[in-house]
Amino acid sequence: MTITGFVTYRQVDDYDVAVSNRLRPTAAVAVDLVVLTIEQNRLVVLAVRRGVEPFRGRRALPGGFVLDDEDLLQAAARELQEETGVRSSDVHLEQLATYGAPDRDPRGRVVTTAYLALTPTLTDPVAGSDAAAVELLTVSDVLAQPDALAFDHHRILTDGVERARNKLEYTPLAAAFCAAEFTIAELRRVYETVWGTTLDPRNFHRKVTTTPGFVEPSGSTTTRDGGRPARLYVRGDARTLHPAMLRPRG
Amino acid sequence: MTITGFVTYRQVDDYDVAVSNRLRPTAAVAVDLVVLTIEQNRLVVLAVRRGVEPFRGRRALPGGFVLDDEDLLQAAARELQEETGVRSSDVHLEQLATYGAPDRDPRGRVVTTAYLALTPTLTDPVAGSDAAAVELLTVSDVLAQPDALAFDHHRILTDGVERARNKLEYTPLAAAFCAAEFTIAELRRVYETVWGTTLDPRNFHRKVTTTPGFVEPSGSTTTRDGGRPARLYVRGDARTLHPAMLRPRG
DNA sequence: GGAATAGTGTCTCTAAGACATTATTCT
DNA sequence: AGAATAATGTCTTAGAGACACTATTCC
Repeated sequence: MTITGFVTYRQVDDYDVAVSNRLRPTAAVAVDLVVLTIEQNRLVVLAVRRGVEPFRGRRALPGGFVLDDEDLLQAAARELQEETGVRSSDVHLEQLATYGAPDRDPRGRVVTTAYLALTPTLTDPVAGSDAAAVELLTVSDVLAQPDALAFDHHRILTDGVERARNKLEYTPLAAAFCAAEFTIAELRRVYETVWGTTLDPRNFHRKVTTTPGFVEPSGSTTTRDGGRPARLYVRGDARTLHPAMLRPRG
Repeated sequence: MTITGFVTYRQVDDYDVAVSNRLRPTAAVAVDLVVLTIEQNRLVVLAVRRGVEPFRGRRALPGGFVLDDEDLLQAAARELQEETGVRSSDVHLEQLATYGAPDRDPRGRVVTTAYLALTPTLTDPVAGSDAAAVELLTVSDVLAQPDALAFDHHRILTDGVERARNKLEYTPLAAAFCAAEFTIAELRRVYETVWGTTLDPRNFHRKVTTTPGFVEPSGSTTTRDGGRPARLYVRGDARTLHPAMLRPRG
């Protein structure tokens, strides 16, 4: 067999292709979800209890196998809806990374693409499916226990949280954790919760309201947080922030 | 069949697992490489000519199937070495994204994880393997022709270039395009080439030399660019820039 | 009035933008 | 000397940090 002109796909040899014109599947393809939300000023992640081996009884990120006619994002959106009842139109959903170590699943080769979902506080977590098995765990607790989650899900969660923290700096994505209408102080508490810092209210207010497209006033106000009525805002149309929201260092 | 307690992996049913304790493979797993470098003040991408169907004769990103005992990054590093002769220790190599549309390869389901590689100007592109099939293409030319590349490689390249452009803002990664020792002006031309802008030499010099860990003086100088000898620098140990290098907008 | 929360004024300080100037090599 | 390139000086300006202050509700 010559390899000349056979650069792109080395492992499959000419014979395979010539005879069947199909490729031999070698892995199962899955999606896993890092669903982050904020609950009582804590960053929490959605987890399920595994009912089968391997890792039976252990917590894991929700996920599942990709169907034959599905794209990866579709599969992630479907799993998200099945696990949480949240429609993907109401959340921010983006691809995070793909994990494919040969031994990451003892049942055989599974390549999983993780998606990061950021959602407002879930009113009724998990209307659908297996409600009893779904939990919201405080992220800092889970990260402190490397074996709390099945498979390589601790690493996936670590990567997801880091992505979320970074994205708050240069995108208006913090608003994805808020309801459709929110106050500046609520938005600030998102930053403070995800970053684990405190931010100066005056400077934050100035930054948010003067950055074009970050938020738009909705016209109404609320007193749900007590005190003086706060103006309500909705998400703006900007996709990135220039300059970025600076995260306190040191 | 009950789905209670069977949350994580829905598609495989209990029977499959019980009988074989293995998962049924459903896809072939590949890696593709977006290898970017700079050649004569142009951002160029490494491409190969396909020698087999589908897309025989079309250009494509280099890549190949993941071996049974390989992790994804390993496979990417191996393919990189095979296609370019570059050892992965000499380049920046990071996971870009994964593409898994059901029909992206007519031979069957192929899920491919793309990696982004940034390398200094290749002295002898492709010492190994199939040198005749390897080309360096100007990125702007390729991006202007949506059908120049096979499969969904135009999208992958688009995503890779965008990632590279963004990373120059908040990381010291521009130095990955330079040789081990480089001048400030050479580094500036990397930014100008990748971003397609011009930068003020004074302000750039100040930014680079005052940001801790961005670059370190090597002690020597060069006149390879003519004129007054320029000080040479090596990469520093910073992994992010604070504040970011601002990309001119508008 | 007092507590609680929202929102503003404003001075300081850091760093980026603009652009002029000096320095060191080569032919 | 003149061209080419590297490096620096410095004034202006945008925006972040610090923190005091006022505003509007509830009880």
